[in-house]
Amino acid sequence: MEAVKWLDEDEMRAWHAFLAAGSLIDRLLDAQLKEATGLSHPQYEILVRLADAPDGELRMTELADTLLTSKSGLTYQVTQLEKAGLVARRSCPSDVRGVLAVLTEAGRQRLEQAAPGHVALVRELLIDVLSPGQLAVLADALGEVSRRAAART
Amino acid sequence: MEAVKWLDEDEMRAWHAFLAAGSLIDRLLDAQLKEATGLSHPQYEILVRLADAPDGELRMTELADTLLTSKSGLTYQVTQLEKAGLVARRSCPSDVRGVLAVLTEAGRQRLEQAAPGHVALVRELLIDVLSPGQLAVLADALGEVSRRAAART
DNA sequence: CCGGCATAGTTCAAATTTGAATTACTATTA
DNA sequence: TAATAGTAATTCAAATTTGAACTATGCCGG
Repeated sequence: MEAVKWLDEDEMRAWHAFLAAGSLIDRLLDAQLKEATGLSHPQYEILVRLADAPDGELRMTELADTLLTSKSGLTYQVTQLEKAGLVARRSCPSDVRGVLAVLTEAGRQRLEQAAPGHVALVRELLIDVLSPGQLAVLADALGEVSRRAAART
Repeated sequence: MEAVKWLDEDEMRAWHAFLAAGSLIDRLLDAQLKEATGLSHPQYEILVRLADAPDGELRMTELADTLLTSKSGLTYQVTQLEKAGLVARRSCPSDVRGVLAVLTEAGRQRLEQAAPGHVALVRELLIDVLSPGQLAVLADALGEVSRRAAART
């Protein structure tokens, strides 16, 4: 029987705020994106990664790593985006097993159309709510947190 | 046509860290809970709210408000918990339409069994990674963020 | 070159989540 | 008090997510 170190009041406040902020924001962003562009938040994130990548293409596995979804979840979403004509698949030259997801021109346009409203809401919900100092602490602190969490995956 | 205020590098870092930390931690907590106790994270949260409430019972709507799930999602999860014998439903005395979810003795025991491992992981992933100062800033900052986000719901 | 093992991506069934009805009741107002 | 609007919870079908096979390749030591 080990002694459990429960959370004190401040720790509990931080933990609850973290949890609540995470899901509330995610939910609102998803709703805004769907409403304005028909994309879900996961789909939007896929398009962003592809747009940032050289030639607008990435291996499925690379995508799955940076996104926080399972491999099968990614397969599903990429298929949806493919049906919508926003992404195409092509086989990887260096590895026959590999598949590259490529951003199409329509995909790039949809992303450009979606980005302003999305960014505006991110500002409104998170960035502009915080002082520059808070923002810096948050970036450092949560950067370290996510590095460690990612290491356990 | 409005000028879009894009995110600068620091803002982007904060935003990405926030997103990544949120989903990584949620995923790890869910895995730990399932592995150790068979509860999902949403289910665990339901038990916690009930345990904190007077008489271990809450209206469905009250539960749905503090949790970050839809009403139908809550109905589903409470049904699962009911099947497992951890929660019971009883009708609300003051409003015939209402339903009270009540924590059973088995539910309380399961929660007590689950809590230490859960809290330990929350510490390991978040609380103990941060300095007290960072923790305080995080609580303040994200507290305000979630208050505002909740106001938009 | 071969066997054994790791990897890439998909498929499949099952679990979950969602939002839009639906049902049944409460509250308000004229 | 009858009509109307609002609320509580559930049900339903559809979309998504998950993890566990599964298929097909790559890679490495002997």
